[in-house]
Order: sequence, then structure tokens, then C-alpha cells
Amino acid sequence: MKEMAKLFKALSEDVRLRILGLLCQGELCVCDLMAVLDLPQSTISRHLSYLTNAGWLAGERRGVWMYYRLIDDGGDLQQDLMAVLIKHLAKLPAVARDYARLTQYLKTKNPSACG
Amino acid sequence: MKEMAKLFKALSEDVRLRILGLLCQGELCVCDLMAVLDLPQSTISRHLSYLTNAGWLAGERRGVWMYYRLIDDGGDLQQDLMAVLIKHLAKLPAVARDYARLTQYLKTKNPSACG
DNA sequence: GACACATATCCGCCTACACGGATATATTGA
DNA sequence: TCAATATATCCGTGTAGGCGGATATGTGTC
Repeated sequence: MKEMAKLFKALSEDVRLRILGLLCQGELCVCDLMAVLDLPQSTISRHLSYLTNAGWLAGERRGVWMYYRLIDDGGDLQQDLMAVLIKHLAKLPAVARDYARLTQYLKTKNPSACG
Repeated sequence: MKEMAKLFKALSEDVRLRILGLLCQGELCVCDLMAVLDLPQSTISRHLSYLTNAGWLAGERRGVWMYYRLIDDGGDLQQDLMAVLIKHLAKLPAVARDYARLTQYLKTKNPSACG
């Protein structure tokens, strides 16, 4: 019960939904998210911790960079919710704008950086 | 976006999940919920307001009593989420206990009361 | 109108957490 | 070891919202 509420609570915030939306496209590191969402590093990092702690993300360190990706082996409930998220997030205008900015960003990004 | 976060936020609290679980069985009035959940009236009423405002419930006055039921004509996202809730809430031990108490309560309840 | 009852709202108190700048930590490379 | 960079955490500030007793409001009955 607490666990279920915790899953939902993690989804109850705009920035976190935008992060999940972006990660539907594949893993990203903190600096990618900072660039695309245009938010301070501490804000991004805090939300990533929250999502990880709630069981939505997994982080992996590669050198100096931390890559985050969606967890695909959660419980039944979580998998059903993930399907709902994938289906509906992309429809949101704010998320569509983020996708566009991500595409643009990946094009111009220095290849020697994290990606 | 805000709307989506709002839907999820309403689901991020134990008491509200228990209320939704009970209402899956059909409409109930505030006094029913007080009896089954064993919580103060102000607490129940506050959560019902929250759920109604978030678009999860509809309330209807019948005489002195307010009956609440799940909304079945929400948007696409909401309907998908409702299906997930119906599927998973009943599995939770806390909700199963509430069902048992509801059954017991309905048996012993004075028929001249709200029901 | 006066009362009884169901429900909604108010109130003070308290915790969670959002924000973002400042600081601490971790890693790599010179 | 030191500097540079990426990330995590700390901090003070502000707001949302949980709690439940007290009070206000709405409704039916006499």
C-alpha cells in the first residue's frame, strides 16, 4: 500500500514526468537533462534521486557521468503504469517540446562529451 | 501536464487509495466510509473533496447523505489508470481487509440509515 | 422555527518536499 | 598531487497538504 502510494507520488510532479518522458527515448546523463530541461543541476539531481528511490529509475556510473534509465523489471503494477506512461506522456505538448529540444541538443552536442 | 500530475497526486496517499478501493465495489456515503475505515469524519470528507477536485469521484446528495462514486467517463489517461487501479487495488492486503469490514458493516447496518 | 443529524469547512500544528545557490564528493587526466 | 569536471548533498526558504477537534452549513422532521 505504502509502496503503491510511493510509486504514484513520484509521478505527481511536472519535472519528474518530463524526465520520465525523456528517458522513454533511452538513457541520458544528468548533463543531458540539464541542457534539455534548462534547470539547475541540483534540481535535476534531486528529482533523479527521488525517482530512483521510488523505484522508477536505475542509475549507472560511467566515468564521471551518471546515466539514468527507466527500470523495466519492476512489479506488475509498475509495469502496467509504465505502459500507461509511455502511451500518454508523448501526447503532452510539454513533453513533445522536450523531445524536440533533445533532438536539437543531440545534434549540436560535442561528441567528446558524455554522450 | 499539470493535469496529469494532479491525477497522480490524488493517488499518492494511503487513505485515498483505500477509499478508491472501496468505491470500486459501488457507491458509498460518508458515514459508510467512516465506519469501514474507522477514521474521523473530517479526515474522510477532506479526502473525498480532494479526490473529487482531482476528477476521480463524483458526489451526489440524496437527502442528508452524500454518495460518492468513481467517475467512469474521464479522459483517456484517467480511464487507463482506473483500469490499473481496479486490477491492482484488490490485491493489496489493506484493501482486502477493508472489503471484509465493508461486508460485515453492510450486514449489521441499520436499514433505516443511509444505505 | 427548533431540533437532530450528515457533511463540509476552519483551525492550529506538523511533516514532506520543491526550489536553487553553495558546498562536498567522486572521477579522470596532467 | 592537483586541477577540472560531473554529480550529489546541504542549506534556508516557502508552500502543499496531512491530521483531527471544533465549528459552520445543509437537510429533513416535528
